[in-house]
Amino acid sequence: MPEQTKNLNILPLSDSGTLSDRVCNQLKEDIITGRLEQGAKIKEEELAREHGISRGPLREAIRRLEGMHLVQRVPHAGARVVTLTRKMMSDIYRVREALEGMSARLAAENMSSEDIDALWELLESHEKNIEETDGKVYFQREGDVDFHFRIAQASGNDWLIHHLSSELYQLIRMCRYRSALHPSRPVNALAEHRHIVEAIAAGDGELAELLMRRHISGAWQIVKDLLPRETHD
Amino acid sequence: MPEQTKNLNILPLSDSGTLSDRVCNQLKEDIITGRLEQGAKIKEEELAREHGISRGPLREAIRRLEGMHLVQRVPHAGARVVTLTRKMMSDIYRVREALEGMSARLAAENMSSEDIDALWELLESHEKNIEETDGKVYFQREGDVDFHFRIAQASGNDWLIHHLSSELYQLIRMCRYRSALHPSRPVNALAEHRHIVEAIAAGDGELAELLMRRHISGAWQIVKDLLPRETHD
DNA sequence: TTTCTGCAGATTGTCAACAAATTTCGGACT
DNA sequence: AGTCCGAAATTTGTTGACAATCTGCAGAAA
Repeated sequence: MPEQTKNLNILPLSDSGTLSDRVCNQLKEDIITGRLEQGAKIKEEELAREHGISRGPLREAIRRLEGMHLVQRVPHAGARVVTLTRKMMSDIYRVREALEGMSARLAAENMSSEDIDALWELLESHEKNIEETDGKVYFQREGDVDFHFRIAQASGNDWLIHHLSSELYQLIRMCRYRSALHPSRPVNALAEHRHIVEAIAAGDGELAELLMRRHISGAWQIVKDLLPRETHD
Repeated sequence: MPEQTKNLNILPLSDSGTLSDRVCNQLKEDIITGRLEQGAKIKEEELAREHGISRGPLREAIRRLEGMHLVQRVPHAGARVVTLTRKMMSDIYRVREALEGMSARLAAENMSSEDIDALWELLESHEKNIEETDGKVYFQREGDVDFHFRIAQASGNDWLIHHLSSELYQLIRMCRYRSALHPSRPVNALAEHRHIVEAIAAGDGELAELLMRRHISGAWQIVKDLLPRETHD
């Protein structure tokens, strides 16, 4: 039954499952939110003691974080938190443009009217959120991820869903926590979101794809100038 | 001292590196080639003894294979080799179509004439291979992966390269080892590859993308009918 | 001073034993 | 006969100790 109006599916079930799973989710959030900074060396023994577990489960957690591209590992030399370069984020946004364009097109073809209504509600809550918090756009940031996440889910393509939500979005969230957001961006984004939902509601996959690609392309144009300059590379 | 452990980060390094890395690669090939069959339960102790290692490194290897979608894991219940469903392969081919279309377009924009010459040579060797082996198209199969791999590399987009070569291609190889290939397919595929390279050589990204998408879409039309029927889903 | 060497410390990789959970299987009960 | 319950057996999760490898630094040689 359509009780699928569960809010964030990104929530990390923090007290069940194995120690490895728990710590993996904990570390993921620590990395994304910046509690562990970019390029920081990951010392197994120290982290294990900090989280009250042994090195075994911690190493397994690190192997999974490596698969999510949140840490980079070198044999016998240890793991470091990934450093987001401009080139990396550029590559990611290009791929995201292609995948989310596809996602929007499929959503327009598959989405039920109930799901579309839920999308409208989400956008309204975003609008309220923007008006209330004004400058404090933290919730809006996560809300943006939530919007894109729902459209990905509506595509019905499990592979697409996985790559967007489990890999791309994590790095994009990480990027956002490190770059100041342009004050007017949330308002523009909200308007673009509305147009995308209109296209989806009209069942116009082609237009939905076009608008989504333009939306993401525009987002990158904003984000890239806010990224800290790099000395080289 | 001859520092020979310096620059071998490109090689498959089957006897160096950590035990975990070695066994991970070994298991990856075992799964793809079918030596470990779909849905087979992975018993840690048994596999560890078989490979002459302890359970610790083996578990880390399994965590990485899980990230590659080659095994599926359930907490406290163990891991199984992934079972390729028709839905899963359909989803994968759709995503592949989008990503490789993008890949071909970027390749047309970036590829140097030397790289293009190398591509022509590859296609010639494929043609010889088809003529010589006739029915035995195994090499051509891997050669096909090689062709697509080179174009992905030519895109210059590291994220695209990684997702295609480290994730999608592995599952496609696995799928091919389990479905008989239509005898006339390699010849058609070769012709399509030629047209794609022509478009790339002409610097026509738009055409290259179109041809690549059509090539992959057509491949799926062939593959889907050769996949074993499923009782449900 | 600069560079190389080798020892000491720290860190990662591996192992075998122990604890917790699941699955299996036999027997009692309806 | 069929179903439910529970103990035994199997398998996974976790731990701490041990071995291999890398890093940093001090000291000697050029």
